[in-house]
Amino acid sequence: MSGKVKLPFAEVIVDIHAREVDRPFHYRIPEAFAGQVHVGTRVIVPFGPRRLEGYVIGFSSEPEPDVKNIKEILDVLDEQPPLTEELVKLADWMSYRYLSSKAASVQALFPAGVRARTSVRLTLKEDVWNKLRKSGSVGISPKEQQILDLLAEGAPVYKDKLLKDAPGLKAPLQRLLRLGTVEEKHEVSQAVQTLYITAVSCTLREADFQKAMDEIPARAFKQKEVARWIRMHGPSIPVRDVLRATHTTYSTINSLVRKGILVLSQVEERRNPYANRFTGERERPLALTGEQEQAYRLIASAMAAGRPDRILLQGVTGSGKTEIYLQSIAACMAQGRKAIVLVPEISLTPQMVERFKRRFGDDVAVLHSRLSQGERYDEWKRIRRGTASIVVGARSAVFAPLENLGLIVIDEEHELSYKQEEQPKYHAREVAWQRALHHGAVLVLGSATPSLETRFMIERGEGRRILLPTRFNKKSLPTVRVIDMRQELQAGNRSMFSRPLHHLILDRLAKQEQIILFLNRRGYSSFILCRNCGYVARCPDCDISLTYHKAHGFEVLRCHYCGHSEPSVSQCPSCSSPHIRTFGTGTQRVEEELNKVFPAARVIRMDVDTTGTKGSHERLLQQFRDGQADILLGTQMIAKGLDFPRVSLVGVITADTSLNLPDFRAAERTFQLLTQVAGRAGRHETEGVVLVQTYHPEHYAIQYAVTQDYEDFYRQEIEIRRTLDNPPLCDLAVFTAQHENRAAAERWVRSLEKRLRAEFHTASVAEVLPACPAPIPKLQGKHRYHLCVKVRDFAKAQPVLLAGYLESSRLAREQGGTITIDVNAQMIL
DNA sequence: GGCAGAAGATGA
DNA sequence: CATCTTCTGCCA
Ligand SMILES: [Zn+2]
Ligand SMILES: [Zn+2]
Repeated sequence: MSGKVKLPFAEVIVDIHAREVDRPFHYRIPEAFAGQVHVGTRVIVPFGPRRLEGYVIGFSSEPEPDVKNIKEILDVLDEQPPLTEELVKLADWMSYRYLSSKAASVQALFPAGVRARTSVRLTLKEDVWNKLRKSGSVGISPKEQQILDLLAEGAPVYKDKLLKDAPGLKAPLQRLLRLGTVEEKHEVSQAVQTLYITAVSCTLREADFQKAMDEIPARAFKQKEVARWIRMHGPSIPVRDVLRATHTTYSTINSLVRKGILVLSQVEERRNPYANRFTGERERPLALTGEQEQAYRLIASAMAAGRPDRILLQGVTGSGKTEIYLQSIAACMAQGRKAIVLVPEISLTPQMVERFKRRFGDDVAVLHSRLSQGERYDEWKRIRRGTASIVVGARSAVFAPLENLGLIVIDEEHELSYKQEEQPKYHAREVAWQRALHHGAVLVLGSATPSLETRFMIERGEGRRILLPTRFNKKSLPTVRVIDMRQELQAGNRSMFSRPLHHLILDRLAKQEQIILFLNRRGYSSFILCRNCGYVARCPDCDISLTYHKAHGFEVLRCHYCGHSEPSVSQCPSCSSPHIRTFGTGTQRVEEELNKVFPAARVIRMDVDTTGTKGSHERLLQQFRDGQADILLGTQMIAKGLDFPRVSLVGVITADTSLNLPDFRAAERTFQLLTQVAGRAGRHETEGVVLVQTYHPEHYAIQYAVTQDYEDFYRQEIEIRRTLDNPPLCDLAVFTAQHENRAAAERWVRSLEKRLRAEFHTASVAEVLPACPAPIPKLQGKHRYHLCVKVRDFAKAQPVLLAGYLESSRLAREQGGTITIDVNAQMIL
């Protein structure tokens, strides 16, 4: 459906995230808006008794046959359609791939705050009311009188709010509306608005201007000066700038306006988060090393070819990836095309932004959550209008409304944060590739520890890989020591700090060097571990660690992929030791222990509790950097970001939490974490030591992380994924049912399981795993059940999954519960 | 998702 | 019967 040929009916998706209305509705395009309605235009449409925001996704010559009484589009919201046809198509693809509603998919394309809210304001029709009152022909009930009195006060009254506060007023209000004494006014508002400021301009012809100047008395020399300055500096200048530049006051401007020399107008103001920064000369490209040059050439030639392509840039932090990105962007711009750079939210620091701004100045638009909504909106508009041709941002920047895209870079592509946790549950990597396919663009994926998905894509020959040298020289690799915690116990040490770690902490404290201690985010579920031999109960079918549950006095171990369960044990099945029990420590406990064992040490703790407020994350890191503490204790979040030159010891309190996450990605996560930690320690002159404490030192994820051998790790891990048929060899779709009533939630997933099983009789399309309780079996009073489906042929399975999903979510909604679906969930909770 | 209108539920 | 509550269908 072309946006050019305008047919009389528009197909509109209304902004309601419900399956029942998740289809286009047809509206007539009134004459007044002819030429203003395109694919991607936001409109206001009547929908039943209310008005809603909607998105135009297409046109048709005729309305749907069985629809009488077709309504008209009431308003067009933006001057330029906010979305391109490509983005509308992309939303459609997301709905297909992630089984999200069309409304949710389209809404995800907009920056936060760009969403029209409609409301109904009630006003008093005084003339009708007065007439009615005088005639005395109709009685007014006390409740009706109450409404009239409220409206007479004059403060704005909104229908939904009034009825929410006092539902009893519904019938009286309806009567008043019928009588005509109260009127409804539909209003449209939006959280973020375009900012306008007052500007002046002088549009007089030269002769008239000279004449006007001559008429100004000599003592009003300031007026003359200001008028001349404005005339010289441009057609329309914000008053604020005039006042600052000419050191004058508003009254001077006013006089000139009164004389007809200047005209005031409202102009759009850009809320620029980086105003007055990076304004100097643009930085020149740095010299490339041989490897960088090779990488750059490959990317540039791929872009020149103009076909969609994928390139994995594999190299550790500090191997010069950013410079390759920068020069690739320059090559992209030289082609007249545009670029997107995605960076994990946590790495999107001012320093990172600066690198791009210094090189490309205002051609760079930045999109991330720390900007105000207004700033983000204005950056987004610059992108849409084509004033900015490079976008740097976090996950959602993948939707930047650029046309003629030539390059998309995803830095740290293995990061979890590229998967959106809310609907639509998209993965930025997949979306980026979808856009690259459309534009014939190049997708560059950068990482030291590529995701199995990306590395496997390379193995299948669907992209190319460039290996950057590990580091400048092997020597600066930090010493990584793995501490066997089983031996600690055997030697009588029951503390959470092994003897070597204890010893090194004391040593660094004495030398006044800094220490970082990592603790994995505490598992949301617990597992049992033998302190003597390291045994962890695993599912015989899925090989993931079994989750410990205690209910009604029974202790069971359960696999939440397939539902396998077995009784818990109090004696190790492997070594018969009684030291087998649940495992898991929080940062708070480690902090207490640190205070007890090293009372002199100053500790900064960083976890969700201490970094809840805005900016606290950066503040704590800065404090540590300034030397206000000896030990930084935190979760994975401190693995990235700032550099700490004075850190000479990094300790991983326990690698086992990560290793035994009840998730088939546990080994991958552990390998990534440990590699990152090792990278953290070895960057500076101070020789870094990394200590990794674990009950499972022989595990391949730990061993290969110590030797920094990604390739060996990949080969072993992909074999396991292949054997167990896990992603990336299939797509894993996870349904989650939630309800206060446990039986109801279980019933839905069971019937969905049955239905899907019947449809997927051949395992070549999909394999349905048994429905079972989720790893978090109860959350906020709701019981949770899971159903996992291993999808081998997505195209064939999609319609079946969708139909099953729609049916069961309808059922769930009827009974006051919910069912969600997550395709390739990154964390299965 | 949310609104109107219908169909029950409660109390005098 | 008035009023409050829950249910059901539908939106172009
Ligand atoms: Zn044991
Ligand atoms: Zn299992």
